[in-house]
Amino acid sequence: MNEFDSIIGALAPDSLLRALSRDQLEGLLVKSSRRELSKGDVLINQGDEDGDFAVYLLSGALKISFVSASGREIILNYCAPNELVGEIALLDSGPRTASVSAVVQSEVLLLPTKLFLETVSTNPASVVGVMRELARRVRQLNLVVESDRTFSMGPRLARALVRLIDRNHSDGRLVYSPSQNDLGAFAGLARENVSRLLSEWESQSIIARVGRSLEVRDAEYLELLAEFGDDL
Amino acid sequence: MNEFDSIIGALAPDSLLRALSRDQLEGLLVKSSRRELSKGDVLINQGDEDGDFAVYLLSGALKISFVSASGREIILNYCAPNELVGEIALLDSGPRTASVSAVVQSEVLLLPTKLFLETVSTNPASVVGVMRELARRVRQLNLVVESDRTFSMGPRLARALVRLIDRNHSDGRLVYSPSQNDLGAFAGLARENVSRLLSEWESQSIIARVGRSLEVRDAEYLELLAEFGDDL
DNA sequence: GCCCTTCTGTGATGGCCATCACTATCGGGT
DNA sequence: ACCCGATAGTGATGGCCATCACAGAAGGGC
Repeated sequence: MNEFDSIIGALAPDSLLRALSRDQLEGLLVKSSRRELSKGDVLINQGDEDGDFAVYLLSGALKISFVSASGREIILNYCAPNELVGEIALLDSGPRTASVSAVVQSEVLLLPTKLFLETVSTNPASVVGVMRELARRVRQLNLVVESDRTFSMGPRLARALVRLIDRNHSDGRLVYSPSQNDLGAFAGLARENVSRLLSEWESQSIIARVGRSLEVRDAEYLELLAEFGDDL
Repeated sequence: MNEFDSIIGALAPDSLLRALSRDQLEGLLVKSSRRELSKGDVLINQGDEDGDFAVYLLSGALKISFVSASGREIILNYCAPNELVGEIALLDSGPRTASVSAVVQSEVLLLPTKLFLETVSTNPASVVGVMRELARRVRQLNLVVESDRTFSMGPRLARALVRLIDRNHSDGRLVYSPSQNDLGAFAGLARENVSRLLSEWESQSIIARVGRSLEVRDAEYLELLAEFGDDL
């Protein structure tokens, strides 16, 4: 029993890191650092030149966002535990193109770029895992472009909510309940309209509000809206 | 001298495939097929279940596009020679999410999924190359989301044109001159407005038209527009 | 050369949604 | 308990741009 057992034991069965051998994993962990984040802590700032680590989320939730040339925030994704983040900058040594911050108390591993790439690239099984993850992200972004271009507000917000549904529970709770502001930055619409839509959906019992957080009551409806857009 | 020498010799110096060893490359090529495409030929159809090959573009130009739920075409990218295409479906065995077609006469290699993945994943150098390529694509899509959400027509079209500038020549020719319809589907605006903007830019000598194809005369202006949007 | 399809130019119209301008409410820190 | 910043509700306004409706031009296949 060594000091990494608790980390390794806590890795999800489908974790990307699980594809590594025990030795590789320990070799990586010994050079990595573990870090606690409080709500709101910023881990990576858009523009940082320190692309020398990737982030593996152990627990909590992260927000990936950037500020566009026009000054508006765009939220690209919310991350759940066992996801890898920030590996884009690993690959082309430019400045970070997005910021990463904790939206709830979180625990992360900071993996050193070079070692991580070396370890992964010499392990065929984990290579495919990482590539799969990147591919998933490309697909997701394709969907965002689709909805931004061709959907009206309702379906766009529906997609955002569906993406936030916590698949670990069957009630409609979200992995994280963002403010209307953040929901807008995630779905691509103005905060005021988020407010209007949520009110409308609440009155139709499609969603509910418990305290300040949302719950999806009629996921099926939102999923239809998210899939087919306005011509539902 | 064997039958693959002509292909291998023609690979660009920075080609992804160059990272493979001679043996690996030949092993891959012997299982691959080469194909000629005429303008308009469709290589992959959105929805196809045959995710069993990736495409490597030897010469010509390809268009990657899909049709949104609302029926409108969205063009994700135009590919230049030595690019890898269609590897997303390799990684998560679902149906193809986009179509690929030739916009000019083209030559492609069809690489069998399984062998390609095996070959690449056992070659650390090429792994990094492929991952880098995926990362580039994620970055590109982030930029598309940014411009779709926060830029007006002008800057959006400017970005599309800048992406089409042929970097192999210093005059402002494009790698491929799409119709206004396609430009619209690429930049995310209506064909009519593409027409209006191009006319305006032509009168300002920012672009020029030779026959049916465009040339960028003031790339710097378009790049500024593309970078800073309306508040230029 | 001639049709017919595809592409292009340009005005008019209207709808969607961002923005502005408030007020109201919440929450958490000391 | 109190304040203050962050969050949320809601109407009014206007601008951007998609859409519609044509007409004209170009191209290419036989």
